[in-house]
Order: sequence, then structure tokens, then C-alpha cells
Amino acid sequence: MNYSRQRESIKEYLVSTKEHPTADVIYQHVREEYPKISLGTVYRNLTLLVDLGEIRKISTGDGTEHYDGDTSAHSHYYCRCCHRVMDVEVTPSVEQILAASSSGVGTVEHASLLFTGICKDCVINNEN
Amino acid sequence: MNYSRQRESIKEYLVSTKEHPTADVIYQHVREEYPKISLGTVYRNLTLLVDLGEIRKISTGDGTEHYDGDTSAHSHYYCRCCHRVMDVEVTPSVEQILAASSSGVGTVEHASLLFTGICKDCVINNEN
DNA sequence: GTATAAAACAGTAATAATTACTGTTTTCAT
DNA sequence: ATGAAAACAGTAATTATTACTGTTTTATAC
Repeated sequence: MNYSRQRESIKEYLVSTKEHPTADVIYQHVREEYPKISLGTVYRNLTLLVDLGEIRKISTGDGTEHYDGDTSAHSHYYCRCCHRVMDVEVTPSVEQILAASSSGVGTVEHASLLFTGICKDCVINNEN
Repeated sequence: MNYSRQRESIKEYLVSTKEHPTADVIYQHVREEYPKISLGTVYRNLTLLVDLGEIRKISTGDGTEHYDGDTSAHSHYYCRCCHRVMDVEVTPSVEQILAASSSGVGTVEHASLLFTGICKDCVINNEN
């Protein structure tokens, strides 16, 4: 695999931000540095980085995927109102992972915990 | 909200199966009983049933949503090889939910735990 | 039972996210 | 410097899902 500035920039952005942007948001951001970057390049590199384990993909069911440059053990909170994703400092427990493993379904390579609700900001702004 | 045979049939199928079918699989199935049902009707009713809390939606990040007629507390396993979803008898713990709630992100209405790996069948069949 | 309004439907068109294709540019090892 | 592999930009295509429209069902009131 060869080096690419575009991939570098995508990863750098993901690592630097606390947000959990979607492909399109990442595209808009990286475009500031590389105006000619194409959306296909963003998608290709996101998939690559996820496969390499350098970033994480977060599926909330809101129709678009979110990405996270922080691969340390933590979980996510999804606001069904503003559709933002936030970090939560909780992890799936060893017991839960063991229970899944020993249930015999198959190999457990990853476990993720997703909380859903209405975030503080949306509650304050009465947005639903 | 009025009664509808189509919605009834969709729910009945979801409750009866151990699989976690996608909208299209549900469509193909319900079509056997109601050949004139349209895919739009399937989607509309799935959304409705999810909103009513009568079924659950499972997002795996494989590009299509899965649905589950079993709303009892349990978690899911996703095979990244055959893309099937299976049940795992584990639940997010009270401590985890409390931790999320007290983290101050917002209201926690739901918590879900998703395991990912390669399922038994795919390992046996050497499919990856 | 008929009338009626709301809800749901089938069928189709449209949208949005993502992937695939193609010819050009970049990377990197020789 | 050169050449092959990898990556790219730009665009076209695909797929899942949603929106629209005119018709049918449902449920309620007469």
C-alpha cells in the first residue's frame, strides 16, 4: 500500500476532531486543503482505514455512516433528534464479550455499545 | 391508526422468524400472501412498527437495515462474511446504562450491544 | 347498510448514500 | 530517470430508501 496525502488528511482530520463526521462532512472538510479531492477517494480511503483498524465506523441507522478517528475503547451516544454522535466513556464488559464468544455463534472480533436518546442541547432547545 | 392486513402480516412474519430479515427479504416473504403489496408499504409499516416499539431495527453498517420481531432484552451478532444477524442472550448492564445517563450527554432511551465476527457456518465453510 | 372522512395502499418516480469504472497522476523501488 | 503498482479525479451506475398520486380500505356515524 502506498502513501497518499489525501488519506493522510482524512485520517488527520478524524483524529483531531471530537465529532463523528459522515463521509460527506469529511469530504467538505478535506476539500479545504485538497480542493480537487473527489468523494470517491474519501469513501475508498475511509473503507481502507476501517479495514486497517486505524479508524472506526459507527452505524446508527440514520441512513448514513459516521466515522471516528479514536480507536480506543469507548462507546457512542446517538441523538435521534440532531443525529449527532458523541462519546461515552463506557465499554462492553469482558463478561459480555465472553458470553457472546461462548454462545457459539462464531468468532467475536469486535463489540460495540450504542446508546440512543435525545441529547442535552436538543432537550434545551425543545427540539422535540 | 387503522388496522391493515399488510402490516399484520409483516409483523407476524417478523415475530415468527428467528432470522433478522432486511426490508427486501420481508417484502419477498409477505408477497407470497399479498402478491400486490408494494415495497413502499413494507418500508412504511416497518418504520411505523419500529416507532410503536413493536419491532426493532438493527443497524450493522452493511448497507441495509435488519429487523427483529423480538423486542425482549437481548443483543445481536453480525457475521461480516454472510451478513446474517443472530441473537445473543446478553444485555447491556444497568451500570452501563447508568454510566451513559449520568455522563450528561442526554436522555438514554435505548442501549444496544452488537458483536461482530465470522459466524460458525462461515468458518466451517472456509468462507473467508 | 350507506355515507363519509381518515388512513392505508399500489405503483411509480425521486432522492441520497455509496460503489464502480476509466483514463490520468502519484508513489516508490529499481 | 524509469516503470509498474497504487491512488486519484471525475463521472456514471447501483442500491436502499423515501416521496408522490390517485385508488382502495377501514372505521365511524347516520
